[in-house]
Amino acid sequence: METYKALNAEQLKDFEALSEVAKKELLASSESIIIPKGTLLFEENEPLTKLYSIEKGACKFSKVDSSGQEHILRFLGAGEVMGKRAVWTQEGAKVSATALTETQLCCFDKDAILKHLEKNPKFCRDFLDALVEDVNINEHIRMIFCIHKGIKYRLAQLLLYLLDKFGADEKGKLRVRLKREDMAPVLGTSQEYIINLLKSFKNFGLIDVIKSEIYIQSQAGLIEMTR
Amino acid sequence: METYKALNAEQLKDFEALSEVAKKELLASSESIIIPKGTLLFEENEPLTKLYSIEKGACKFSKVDSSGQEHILRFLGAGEVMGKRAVWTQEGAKVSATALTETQLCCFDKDAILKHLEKNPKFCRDFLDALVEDVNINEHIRMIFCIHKGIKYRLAQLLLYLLDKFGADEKGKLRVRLKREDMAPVLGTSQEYIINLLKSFKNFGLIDVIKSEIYIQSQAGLIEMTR
DNA sequence: AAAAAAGTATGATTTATATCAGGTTTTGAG
DNA sequence: CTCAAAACCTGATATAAATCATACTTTTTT
Repeated sequence: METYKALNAEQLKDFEALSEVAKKELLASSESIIIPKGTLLFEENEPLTKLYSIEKGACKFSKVDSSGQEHILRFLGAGEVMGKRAVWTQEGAKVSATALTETQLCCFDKDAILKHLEKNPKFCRDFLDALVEDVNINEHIRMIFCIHKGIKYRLAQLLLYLLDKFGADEKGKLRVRLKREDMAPVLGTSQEYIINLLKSFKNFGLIDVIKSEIYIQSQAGLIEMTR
Repeated sequence: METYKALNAEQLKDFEALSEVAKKELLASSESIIIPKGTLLFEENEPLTKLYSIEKGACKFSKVDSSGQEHILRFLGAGEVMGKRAVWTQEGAKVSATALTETQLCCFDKDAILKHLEKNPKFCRDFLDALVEDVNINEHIRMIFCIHKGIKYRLAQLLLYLLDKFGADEKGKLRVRLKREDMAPVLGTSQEYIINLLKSFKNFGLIDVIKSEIYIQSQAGLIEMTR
């Protein structure tokens, strides 16, 4: 694991209102690391000693149910902070966090964060704001990957969500590449069915699939599918 | 709307760590109301001037998507507080709240709450705790009403959830009665299919249905269905 | 460069769920 | 108590999605 000092405070999107002084102080005690694609950053029930802010890359939050099925709860990108609940409650993490791509993280020491929370009401306010936002995001995700609509609809939502959140290159190729196996549990279906649907999306000219990379051809068409 | 003074501080389950003094002070400025079954307490985007704690009864949080479909996000019972986010952010509510049964609420003035949050770090801590819990609950609900398993499984989960959360009388009759029309959007299916499944549950001896009221006959059997 | 492994693709079959067009029971207002 | 409205139920048919067996492609390892 390569480590080096974080360079700026811009990454703390989740803590926007934090005073400059506090930001500098927190960052002074932080370190930046790069983890490769697929790394399990922390696991459900694991006690955390760090709070992680994503500087570059993409991660997912997931849980495994009693029957071993993986539930993907949300995706996270630059500026989003992982580990807030575990740091606040000092209990084990409630979710597992995994890197979807090579990811650069800024790591803050739990105790430094807790100290700041105690003596800095402004920081505490930011923390509350971030948690409110987490509730909002959870609800939003539930709406777009909802159980009311068919899987075609949810797949269109997923593609639009990935495009919006992580972007695409000039040819429309999604920046975050998910294995079909990783897309399936987001939508609550099987690999095979997703592949069948991707093919039909391709036939309709909505996307293109080249070497299993997905290229968005018609954002408008995908949006149309979500109505 | 009948109104009278709230009698005790026990109902503030969401704010357990609140000091006795603070509790008394808050309660002094509160009023208790009773709203009939079906009342829309507040609606998505509506600015709130109150924070509501459920003293008795049951409510639901829901959202309506662009196609008019209702998404039920969670159910709430005694001790749970509604309106936290709207009070904190001073923005419109993100969800609609509706009474499922006749419900007794303790209403706190938004400004009194905000004042307390500012000058009382302990209360602020409770508020944060309650929001952390909201994130946990959202995740839990997503797991049990998940898109991975069939509707039989989700219906069993719903019945167990209602039994656990709101209880049943000595004959096993669920205390909270949901219309089939209200159960459908929780599970992401149609009334008719729910009715068909309830019938098959009845045939298996898991439940009984008398005058459309549901009686839990075999909790163990229902649990078995969720595996 | 070849072999192995991991990931992707196909399409037929089976099962779960949605939908529809009715009919029956329950509830609540007058 | 009566009647209309609302809620509930039925079962057949149509559709969506799961599953399975198999084969191909790409990536990784040696």
